[in-house]
Amino acid sequence: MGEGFGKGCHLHLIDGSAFIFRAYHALPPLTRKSDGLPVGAVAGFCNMLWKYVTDERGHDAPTHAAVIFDHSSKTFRNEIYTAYKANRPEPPEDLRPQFPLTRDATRAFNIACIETQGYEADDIIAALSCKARDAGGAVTIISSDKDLMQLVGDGVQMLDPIKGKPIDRDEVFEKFGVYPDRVVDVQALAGDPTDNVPGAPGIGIKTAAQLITEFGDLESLLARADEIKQPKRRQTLIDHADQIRISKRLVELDCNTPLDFTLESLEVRAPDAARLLAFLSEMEFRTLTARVAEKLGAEAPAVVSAPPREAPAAPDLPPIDRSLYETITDREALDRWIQLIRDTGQVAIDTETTGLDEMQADLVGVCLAVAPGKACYIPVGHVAGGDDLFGQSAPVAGQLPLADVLAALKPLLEDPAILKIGQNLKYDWKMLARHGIRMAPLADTMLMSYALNAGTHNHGMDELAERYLGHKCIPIKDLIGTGKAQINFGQVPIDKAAPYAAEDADVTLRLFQHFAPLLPVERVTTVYETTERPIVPVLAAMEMAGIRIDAEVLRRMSGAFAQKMAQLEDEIFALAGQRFTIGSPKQLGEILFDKMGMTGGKTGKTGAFSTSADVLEDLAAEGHDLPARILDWRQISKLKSTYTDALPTFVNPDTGRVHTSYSIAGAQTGRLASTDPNLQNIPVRTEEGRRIREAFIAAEGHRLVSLDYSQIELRILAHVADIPALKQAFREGIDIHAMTASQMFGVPVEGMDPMIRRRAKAINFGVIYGISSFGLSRNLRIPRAEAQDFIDTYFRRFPEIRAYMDRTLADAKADGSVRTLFGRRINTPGINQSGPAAGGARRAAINAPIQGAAADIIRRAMIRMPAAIAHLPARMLLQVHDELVFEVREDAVDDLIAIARDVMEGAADPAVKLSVPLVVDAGHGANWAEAH
DNA sequence: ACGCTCACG
DNA sequence: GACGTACGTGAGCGTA
Repeated sequence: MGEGFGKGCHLHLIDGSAFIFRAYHALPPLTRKSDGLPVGAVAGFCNMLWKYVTDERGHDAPTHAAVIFDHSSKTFRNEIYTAYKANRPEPPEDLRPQFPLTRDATRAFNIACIETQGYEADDIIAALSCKARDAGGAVTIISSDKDLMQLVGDGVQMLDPIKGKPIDRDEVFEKFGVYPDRVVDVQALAGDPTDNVPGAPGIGIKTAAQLITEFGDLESLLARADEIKQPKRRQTLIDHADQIRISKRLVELDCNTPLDFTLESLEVRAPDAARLLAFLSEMEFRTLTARVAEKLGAEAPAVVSAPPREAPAAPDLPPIDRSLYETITDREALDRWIQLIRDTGQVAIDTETTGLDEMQADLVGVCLAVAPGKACYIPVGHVAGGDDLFGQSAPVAGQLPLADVLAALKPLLEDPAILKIGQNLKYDWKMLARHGIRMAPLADTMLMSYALNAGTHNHGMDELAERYLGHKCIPIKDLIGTGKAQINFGQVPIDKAAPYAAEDADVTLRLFQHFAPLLPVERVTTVYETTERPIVPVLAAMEMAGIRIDAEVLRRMSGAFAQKMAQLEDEIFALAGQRFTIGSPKQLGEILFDKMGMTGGKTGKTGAFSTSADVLEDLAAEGHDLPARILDWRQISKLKSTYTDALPTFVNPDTGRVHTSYSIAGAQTGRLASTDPNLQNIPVRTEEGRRIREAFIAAEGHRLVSLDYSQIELRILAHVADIPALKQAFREGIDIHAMTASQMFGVPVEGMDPMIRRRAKAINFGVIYGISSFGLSRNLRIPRAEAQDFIDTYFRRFPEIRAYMDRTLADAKADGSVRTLFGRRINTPGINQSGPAAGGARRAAINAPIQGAAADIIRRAMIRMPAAIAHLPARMLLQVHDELVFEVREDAVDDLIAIARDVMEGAADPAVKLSVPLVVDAGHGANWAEAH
């Protein structure tokens, strides 16, 4: 102990984590105005610190002070007892990005800020208290946490920060029935459900205190447990002696926690006005900034949004060396790796499987990486090279059994203190979920790249490795081949598979280290944390649930379609005067335009005739029969090949349901995309197509419920472009297209001509897409000049839209990106091009913030949905951009609709306060057609 | 592998 | 004055 601390000194220890949670729950969910970053907890935290700093304490003022935080990683207690704090819920999504900011705040107040990896704040507080007390000083712990009460006495006191009331020995006795030196014994017996400390079953604080008082201390009690009179209680203590001792080690605070600083370094310092004000204004806390400025006699800086900061320099990494990877074939090595991961607190993981369909593929191996270059491969499902004559293949010797490996990894993969890093983790999450492992918490490099680079490039691992690590991964084709000769990964020899597989984990870890520091610099942390990362388990659950289809109905429809097509083919060949391949646009074009001499233009690039639907429709309108028949044939052909033929092949034999897969980082705008099969483009617009939806059915005793946002993109436009007429119409629930027509053409909404309304509707949609007279004229089949007149009128009536478009384009040109209301960034690399390509880039830039905000809103709803409906016999099955489909037990339909509607209509809150209401329509039925 | 066409929001 | 165009997706088919 140095001489700077001793008698007469007074150390204040502030429980930072308790401050954060109290601030978070006490305040409404505030966000920073410039970018929507949640800062409510930071604001409360700062107010509490300011109050603390300015409190008049007279002679009792501290000479030394520190704020102590929990470090978000596993602690030594998890080694004693893996389930310690395991039932702690994840912190709320809008709180997570605020943790680092509270550290910044503490430093800005010029108060020492302390956290140590592997230790809880309580241990650091204990060690500091012991040291200060032993040096002869006084200690005040500013917290009301009962776990700290064991420290009270001998010059250490606690202070409840809310009530401002001291907690002394007598208060502790009142709470625990014993004095501080026996509090640990009582806690060990009583356990603590919030921290998952087991204790002795059936024994609470009262009984525990009584036993400890009677026997003196815990060890005496356990040694003489047979003397306890009550038989049940006696047996409990004898049976659970070990569990009680473990509980004691969990609740006992460690006075010997290593401290990498001295007490002297905690000396109270006056706040540095400039630094503190800079922080508060960066957070955009106007009131507090002004208050602090007044008190410190400084000038308050203007509160403006933070300037972009410099990206941190990338550290030099050892190059990728595949010969360093380890192949794990024995238990000792596996245990060594598990320990290594526990020591590190995070691991990159990748699973290797026999196929791309994670609902059916089998596990072949697991790869792990803990540091760049330090990766391993655990083979579990490799089989002998070629199949034998009977198509059988034998497992390769020397692999650990799959069940053993998964049993060993499960506690690690489910440990809330260990971060699992992956590339497209949804795949691995589902793979492991099929073996009963629910991996959490997750970090996904694909999604980090998406938050940073959407619009710039795709986010597959090979591409990311090449761009950001300068490394070319082994192509999978080198191992499994292509085409007919392709084998599955399980048939690849282990010595060839291991370097490939381990490399994936190594690359993933390196990508994580590359992307993680960039998220705050590029100001996409909030998007990543609130709309990307948490959606992974939600989508995984939806995909695994799947949806039931009636394959028999679809097969019957296919048969009917086949008959109809045969009939149409006869008519088409008769009209054409020859047989040809109807599905070939080339042959069809030649027949229509060369042979039969119909008028139609050639298209650009290939110089081929266009035979698209609108061309054929024009020809049909001129009275030609053949194009009309072709259109009929095409429609039926499409329905048959893409839907009624294909969907039954996607029924999973194990579940009897169809499981789509959502790509999270596929679309540029934040939308999801559905593949294998695509369930986001099931027909609905035509009567015949809609019948396909009748084959999507609810399970026995259930209903399908569909909820969809009404006009969400137009509502977002009304809000972001700040168009009073539009906003008012939405608030009053007026038919928005009729209102537009009324404003444009000066006719009343009542008794509106449907044709006029249709035109207004087309213009409303056109605006969202980046309108052009050409596009509108084609859509409405009116002359281009007339379309241009409509557009001019529209912009005159709603001048705010033009202003919004100009603003958006200026931003895109200046930043190379646009942002949604929620901070999602969509890069617009083509925006400064010249020539024809520029038009497309401009329209995409105008559309992206609108489509993207709608995507953000439904993502937010989906992320909140599982918890909101957990108590109902209901599951979320599908997302179709502005629609969510649920499967609900019949008796819970009304409850589900009420709750899901609330979640969806409130999904923008609290990040964005929309100036228009969100409205959700709902329906239900035995099948999707009825529900819609 | 690529373009055309068409299903959806 | 002429380019070319409505925004965002995925799947099946024919053709190279």
